[in-house]
Amino acid sequence: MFRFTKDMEYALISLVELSRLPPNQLVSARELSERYALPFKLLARILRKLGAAGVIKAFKGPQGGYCLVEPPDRVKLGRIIEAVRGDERIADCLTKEGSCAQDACGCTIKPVIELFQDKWLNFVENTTLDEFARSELNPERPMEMLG
Amino acid sequence: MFRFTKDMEYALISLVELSRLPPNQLVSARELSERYALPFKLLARILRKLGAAGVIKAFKGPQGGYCLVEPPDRVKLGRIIEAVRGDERIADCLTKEGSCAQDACGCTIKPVIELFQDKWLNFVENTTLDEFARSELNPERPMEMLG
DNA sequence: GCAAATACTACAAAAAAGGTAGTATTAAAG
DNA sequence: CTTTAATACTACCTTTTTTGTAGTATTTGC
Repeated sequence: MFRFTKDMEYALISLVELSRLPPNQLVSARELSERYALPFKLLARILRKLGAAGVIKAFKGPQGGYCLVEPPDRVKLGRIIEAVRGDERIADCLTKEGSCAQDACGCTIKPVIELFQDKWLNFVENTTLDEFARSELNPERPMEMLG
Repeated sequence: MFRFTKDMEYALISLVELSRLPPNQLVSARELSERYALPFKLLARILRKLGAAGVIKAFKGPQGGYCLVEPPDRVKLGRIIEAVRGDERIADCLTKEGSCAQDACGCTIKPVIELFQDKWLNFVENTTLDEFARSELNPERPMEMLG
């Protein structure tokens, strides 16, 4: 029902790392994957999604990598979810805005679902990346061990 | 990430129906399944779980069926979720109370997950069945059409 | 030109969700 | 006491979602 998925976990780990980056510095997918023991290809795909959504900026080539586009307090949780998971709805019958798609909605418990939807939207729209960035992460390998 | 599952939908439909039942009346799984076009066997399994958890009471035999044990305002959403889905956690590393199981928790973003867990617990512990019971349901077949 | 990075696509394995079938048990009603 | 309508329980199957892997293309700094 409410499960913290791996792709969101990997996205948040990455974004928290990027949040702490000094200005004009980058982190590569390889670094992130090694520091936190995350599957490289999968991580790369997630970062690509965040890039396509304009949450992070990507630079190719040697010395390339990723950085945030906006400061962490401007990045809403909802945008991260939408980037990583698509415009996820808590139920199929809902539009993106949170109301039932048809007039005579097929879903039996429309009002119940809308109550959930309200609470959920309120949460994701009022939580920003900086709230997560305050947390201490728990890297698999400390900085010093990497290249 | 946050998906309204069928089993929770079916459970809530059933519980809202039971909430509206006059005292000393019962509703059977068959009636619910026909009125809302829900798969009978699946619904029956869900009702059994709610029964085992003490949320509803079951009566066997002809004229049997189900009724609530407590008034709707005493039934927390969290209890329904636990009954239907098991003691669901938003992440595997969490205990039921919401803290990481090990001292040196394996999960990389423990504090991030704990922030989610707090918000989620606050929601499910402060939402009760009567909030849902106020909603109009949308039966597939009106009362009159049933035997 | 080489090496290091991201971009993209296709596929596969594992886990979760959703659903079906069949049998056992209970109890009201005739 | 038999029938019948209800719940209790178990096993299995199908579909969808999630998670992960492989391989190739493209870009870019040196």
